[in-house]
Amino acid sequence: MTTRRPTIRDVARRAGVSVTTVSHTFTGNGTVAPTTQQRVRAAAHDLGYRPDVIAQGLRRNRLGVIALVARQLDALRPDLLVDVDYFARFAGAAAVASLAEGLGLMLVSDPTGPRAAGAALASDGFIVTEPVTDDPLVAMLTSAGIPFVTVGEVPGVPIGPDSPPHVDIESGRLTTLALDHLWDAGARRIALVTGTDRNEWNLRSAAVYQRWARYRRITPAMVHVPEQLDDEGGRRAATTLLSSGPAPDGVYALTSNHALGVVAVLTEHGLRVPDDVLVVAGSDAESLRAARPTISSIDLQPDELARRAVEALAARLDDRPLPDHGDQRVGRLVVRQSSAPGAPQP
Amino acid sequence: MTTRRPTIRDVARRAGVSVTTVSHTFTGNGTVAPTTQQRVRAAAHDLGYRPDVIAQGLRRNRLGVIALVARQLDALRPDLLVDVDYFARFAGAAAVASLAEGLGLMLVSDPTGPRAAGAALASDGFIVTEPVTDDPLVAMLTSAGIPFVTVGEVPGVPIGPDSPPHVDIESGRLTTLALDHLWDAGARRIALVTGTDRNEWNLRSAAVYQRWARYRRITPAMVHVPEQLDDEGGRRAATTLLSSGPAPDGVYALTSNHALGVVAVLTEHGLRVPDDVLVVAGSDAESLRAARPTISSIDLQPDELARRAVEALAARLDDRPLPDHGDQRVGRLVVRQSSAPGAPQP
DNA sequence: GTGAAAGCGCTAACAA
DNA sequence: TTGTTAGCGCTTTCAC
Repeated sequence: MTTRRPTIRDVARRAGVSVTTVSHTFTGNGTVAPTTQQRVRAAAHDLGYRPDVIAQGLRRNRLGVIALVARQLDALRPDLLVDVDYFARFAGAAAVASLAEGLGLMLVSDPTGPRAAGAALASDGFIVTEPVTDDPLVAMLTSAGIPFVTVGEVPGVPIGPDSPPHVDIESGRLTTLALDHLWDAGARRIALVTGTDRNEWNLRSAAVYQRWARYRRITPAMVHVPEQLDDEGGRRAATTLLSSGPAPDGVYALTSNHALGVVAVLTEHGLRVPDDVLVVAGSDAESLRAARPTISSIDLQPDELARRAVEALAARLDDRPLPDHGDQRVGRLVVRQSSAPGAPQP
Repeated sequence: MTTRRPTIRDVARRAGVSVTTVSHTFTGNGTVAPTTQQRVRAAAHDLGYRPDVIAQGLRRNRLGVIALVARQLDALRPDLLVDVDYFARFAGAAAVASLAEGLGLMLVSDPTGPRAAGAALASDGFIVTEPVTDDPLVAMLTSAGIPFVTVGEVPGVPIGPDSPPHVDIESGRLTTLALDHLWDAGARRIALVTGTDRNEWNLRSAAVYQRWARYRRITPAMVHVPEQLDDEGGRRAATTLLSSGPAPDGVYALTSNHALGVVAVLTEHGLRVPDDVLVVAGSDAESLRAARPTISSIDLQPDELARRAVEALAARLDDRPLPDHGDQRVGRLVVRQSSAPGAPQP
């Protein structure tokens, strides 16, 4: 009993009006007498009519869907999803923000990849998280003239009037914030653990760290481990640090799971956190709150980043000016036990 | 310089063929001579032609997009996203699985809600996580004849040949698994902490618990707290339990954050976990691994659930028979320190 | 093996 | 205020 779903024409016929009138009453365009509207709505209701979003999309050349390109999905190993908290908070907030803009949110992996779903291209615009150096997706979107917004700058592209619009993740300020915090808490041999993806977060943090180390006159110690290794990556990084020089008394690890691994290895080597070594993670997660000691972090506030990204993209789609966040800073330091040596331990 | 994007007609003209031929070479329908195909593809490449997914969607009456209705999004407070790990793993895996089926995955909140984005209805089908008693969305989808799959049964709907197709979350087996585990580890005053959403997980667990308690001849102690309260909910639950009878020596808390709150309060009251009280969480999360003691859990394996849901929905969309998972069980017990009294503590 | 033509359901000139 | 009509870009009979 699969009866064809009613079209605008069925409604028009039943209401005794033209399709234009039906269209107008639903889109709000043109002018339709209130009484006519009533009749149309009644007819639509009787028939169970819902405008066909796809047909509208074809006609308006706009579907009302934006795509979120999450690089984490490209691993195609969901059980290895890196930084679940960041991903979940970002995706969740993006979905909610899209909703508020009347847009749907599609979750896609890199559409330039081999397994791209054709439907990905149906989106009106793209949000690209963590663009990397020479990002092929950014190149594709640019050349195809498809609107997009990146979260974080595209590394290697000088900021200019026509560099891709992006949401500022403030990696420079936040790196300094974390390092200064470690310094102020007394650390003097501060090491940095980054991931290996060539995105702004990793690259800028490393650069700022180098500069900061020179300024503070400390010897930089830096280790890069793949994000996907999770705790194990942190363990390796810590092992490397311990075996290749004087033990650090402060570690800034950009990924939350790396930080967990670092703390584990430090502890196993008899170093107490925070008494002997201070640790800060560069990304917040529930697991950092649950760990003992609890681990300090930079909370990137993915919710806010996502909101801004969606708003910026929606504005672009409507040719509205981009919202200006002025000096509304995003990202903050969350001090927990791992970097507060004086504080009472439970 | 916004030059109109090339259409199938442009390609046809440039290749000196009809639009039919172009369509055929791209869809694989009909038969096109290899040499002609070459010419068509060359022309398409030169022009930078990509088939318009929306136009295809209109024509085929199928967009290639499915929607994931995550109830967690309905709170519209992404910072309060409950069970981030479950959400992230499910959404991530669903996106990946969709990709493998050539489908896009749209993240939407309940489209029957007031703020529904019209685009949500563009989807070919729906995955509804955690349907609740008298679910309005299920009702809407059913009456509209839109294909959907639920994750977990719709409570209150007797299983029958035409009850909505669902992915089995095995709440009955898993509840028994957790309770038996606590029992085997020596607990005799085992309490249950559930959420308040009226979904299968909460309802079935409670029912099975009651039955199990009768069978084991123990006095049931059950507390229900809203999922959204997170740790605080767990704290309240534990406080209630401690103040309303003999202290439990085993707690099964369905939500990971509730479990964390429970452990915190128990500890504050001088009860040692696992020595005095065993604790198991009904949902796995990174934070449970990071906590001290580490907390045992039922890992629902959202990745697998998501994969099955997507496959089932895709099969339905193609009128293929539903995949049968036989006795391939999903969901498992992860034993950690909180329920292993003998094990060495770090 | 290839092409002409009729729509899919809707919107937006334009006409009345 | 309402109606007629020409498409949006594509797929798909059905001829040739």
